[in-house]
Amino acid sequence: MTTQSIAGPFQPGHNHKACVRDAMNIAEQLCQSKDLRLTKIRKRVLELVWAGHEPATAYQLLKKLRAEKENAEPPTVYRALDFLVEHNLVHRIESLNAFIGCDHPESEHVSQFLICSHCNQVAELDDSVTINHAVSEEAKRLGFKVSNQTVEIMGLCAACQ
Amino acid sequence: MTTQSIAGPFQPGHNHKACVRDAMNIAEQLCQSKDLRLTKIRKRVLELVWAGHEPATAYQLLKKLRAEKENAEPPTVYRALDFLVEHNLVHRIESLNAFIGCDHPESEHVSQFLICSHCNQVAELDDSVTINHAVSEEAKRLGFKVSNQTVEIMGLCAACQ
DNA sequence: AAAAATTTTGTTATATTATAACATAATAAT
DNA sequence: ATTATTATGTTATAATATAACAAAATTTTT
Repeated sequence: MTTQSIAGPFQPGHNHKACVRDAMNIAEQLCQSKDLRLTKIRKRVLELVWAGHEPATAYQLLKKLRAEKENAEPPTVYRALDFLVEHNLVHRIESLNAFIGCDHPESEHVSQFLICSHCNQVAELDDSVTINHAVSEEAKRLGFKVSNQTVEIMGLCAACQ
Repeated sequence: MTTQSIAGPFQPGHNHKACVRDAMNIAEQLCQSKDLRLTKIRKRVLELVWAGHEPATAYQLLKKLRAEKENAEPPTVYRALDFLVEHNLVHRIESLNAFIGCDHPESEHVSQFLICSHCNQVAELDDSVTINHAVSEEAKRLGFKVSNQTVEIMGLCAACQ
């Protein structure tokens, strides 16, 4: 397993094949260790999500899935996504109604996303310090108990500026 | 114009009538000063959004609007919302596909939202420091140029814990 | 004030995103 | 093997959002 993909897609040397392979390996391991059923459908949907770093909508995934499984219907994809999201294998991008793969589902984490509005790629930040801390502080100050965050940052990645 | 509503809905003494009246006054002023047309429909939709601090969906607003304007259709509401969002009179909550009023549309600002999952009320944070700064720093570190942020924090407000 | 240009609203249709509900099949537990 | 549980198949529909073109209202220009 390589570690080339760790920092996400906004990298000159991004090796996507290795990136996907790693992600799938990690998913298999995680499901095995947690006794989760990564069924054929779920696995295939995960692979389709990982086709790129541009978030995929449910219906884009459905279209691809149908190419190889003619009886696929919306629930087929949504159920798979429900499973994948629940177990952090995939994250939902709220502002896009779309989904991207997570390359570190095994570690509990709070996600932030950088969304490039030019190339449409999304990178997940693994910032358990700066942003996360700021959010907690602000919330605490107001007596608000945080359970969950959506942090989605739109703009231009380095390559697209 | 009172200032009682400044800190949002998670306050014991929240005076909602004053809160709405202030918001509508500010909206009128803003549109006047910027030469924007706060038409009858737009104004009414804004009032309906301000009916509460629970974000309203477009179709909830449509339903209410129809009670008094039978020929209202989805575009009627969506267009009004487009206008209101464009001019910061209303913010869209991405994770809820819903809309809430903004009480300080005149000041350019980046918004963060606290969403109480029990009472469903939403408060807008006016944090141009902590969270905002953290986001900028993280982005800068990665050479990412921020144009826009979605920060939506789910949890329990003080009253609901 | 009339004409032209622009903006807003009316209206119909449809696209996109997502879930409900119930049947069948596959897998796991007893 | 039987039972229970989980996953998938299938049909229908709910919920969210926009396209496209016509008519009306408003603003600008003449």
